[in-house]
Amino acid sequence: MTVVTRFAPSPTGYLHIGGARTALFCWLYARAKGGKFLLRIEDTDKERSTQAAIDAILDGLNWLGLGGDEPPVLQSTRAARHAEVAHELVKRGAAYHCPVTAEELQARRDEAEALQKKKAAEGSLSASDQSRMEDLLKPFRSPWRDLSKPLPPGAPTVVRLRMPDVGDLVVSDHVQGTVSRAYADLDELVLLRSDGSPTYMLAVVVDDHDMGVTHVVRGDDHFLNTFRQLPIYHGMGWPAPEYAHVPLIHGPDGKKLSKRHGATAVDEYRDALGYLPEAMRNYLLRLGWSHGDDEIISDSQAIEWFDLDALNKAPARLDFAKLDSVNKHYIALADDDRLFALWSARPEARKLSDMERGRIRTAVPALKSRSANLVQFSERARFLTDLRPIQLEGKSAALLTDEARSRLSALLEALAGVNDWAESAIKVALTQYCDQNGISMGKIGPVLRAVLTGGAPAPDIALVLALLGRNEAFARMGDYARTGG
RNA sequence: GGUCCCUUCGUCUAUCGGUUAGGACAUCUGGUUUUCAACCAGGAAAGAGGGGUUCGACUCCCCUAGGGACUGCCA
Repeated sequence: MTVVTRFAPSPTGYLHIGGARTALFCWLYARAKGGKFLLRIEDTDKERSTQAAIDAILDGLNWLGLGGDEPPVLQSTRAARHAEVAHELVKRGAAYHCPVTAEELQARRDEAEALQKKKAAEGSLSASDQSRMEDLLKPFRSPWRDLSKPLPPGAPTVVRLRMPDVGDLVVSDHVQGTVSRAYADLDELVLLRSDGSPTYMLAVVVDDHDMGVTHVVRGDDHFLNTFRQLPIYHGMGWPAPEYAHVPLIHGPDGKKLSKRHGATAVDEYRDALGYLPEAMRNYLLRLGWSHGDDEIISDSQAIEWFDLDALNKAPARLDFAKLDSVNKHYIALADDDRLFALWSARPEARKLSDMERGRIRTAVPALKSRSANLVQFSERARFLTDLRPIQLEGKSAALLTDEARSRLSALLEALAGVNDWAESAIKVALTQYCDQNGISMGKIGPVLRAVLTGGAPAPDIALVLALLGRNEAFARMGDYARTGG
């Protein structure tokens, strides 16, 4: 049997980082088993679904390299099929027409809640109220479920799933393990609304079945839904898929990840934070999954090693420091041209002139091993684009004594003799100067660095001179050298 | 309220009854040094609490505490 997994977001917003991880697991499992990874947009809620959200989600998935193997299925286009199945379920006796309205059900819940509040306020309830409340709190069973009662003529009805009263439903989940629940604890849910439209519970099952999904990998907020959906498979005589409910991602404080934690949408990880997709995959993979002591895991290793059963049950917290360190590894590994292209697309890069960008392009090999993300890359590149005269702050300013200014003049002369303006030749010239004057690099390094970079982070001083170019380097030194010396 | 799930260093995790409880990130100390970083050496750091089962529990069972999910004609 070919493994088929699917990622099925509802297009009501952006692609959440937790969803991205779920998608990664689906994708990896399909790849690991030589199966297919499919996408389905659950847009049955017309009020909340937008094309912009669909685009954003697909864009996020593509950035992460998690595109589907087939074009995405739009759930909204399949309503007729969903209804067909609902009616088949009625025919087979697994569901029934029910005239109970949403308002009546809501009234039931309201009454139960009111009694609960009363109990909380007064400490206890009268015997009749207590039993009334317990009754109301029980899973809903419609009076029309056994078909003995005639339907009121002309009243709108929904198609409702018939839930068994006795027995347990057992689910063997790849992540959650074997969990059982009594049928008696399950509501009889609506399958087809009174307007004939399908509900989520029905639609997922029908679509998963029709798409040939063999493994449902989803957030564990859906775990209990499995018990509601399985009876639909049973009712239709369909084989149920295998399940893996993966825990949600939490914020650094251990609470469910929300906007106040900062980045929740994957495009923020790309745009605002400057992470690489391969680093995201590696980091997300390690959040809740492990393979011994391995930390840096390539895509091919991940595909070879990944297994649903090795996923942890407990939710993991996001740790940006760790993400940074993983990302740093992949930045150092990245191809120079690609890295430069990624960086060039950033707003801070677009503001620069061609000449400045050119300087940075040359510096990519030196810069990339020093940056945890593209934001930091920009920061590390700043010394190449700061405008003259370089602002000396704090310690840098204190270094600029009269003696230092004379040194700069002398160095200017010494470096003037360097014909081939490259790191190695510059290094030789600097060393020679130190030798001839009987001083160590410690005498000139800090001063040079100060006037060249203003104290901004920068690589080796000879490399800095080289990257700046002869003219810019001399100009920056000249700004602070003793005049007339 | 009910049902279900979770709990090892600050964080991600290893351990699948017998280990000095290991690794990574972060952190601290020292070294190197022309800044930052990198690098090298070293350190501190964990089984939520309480009961069992067992010759022996992080590991199995129960209880408590804390956290979470579900309880819609939303998905």
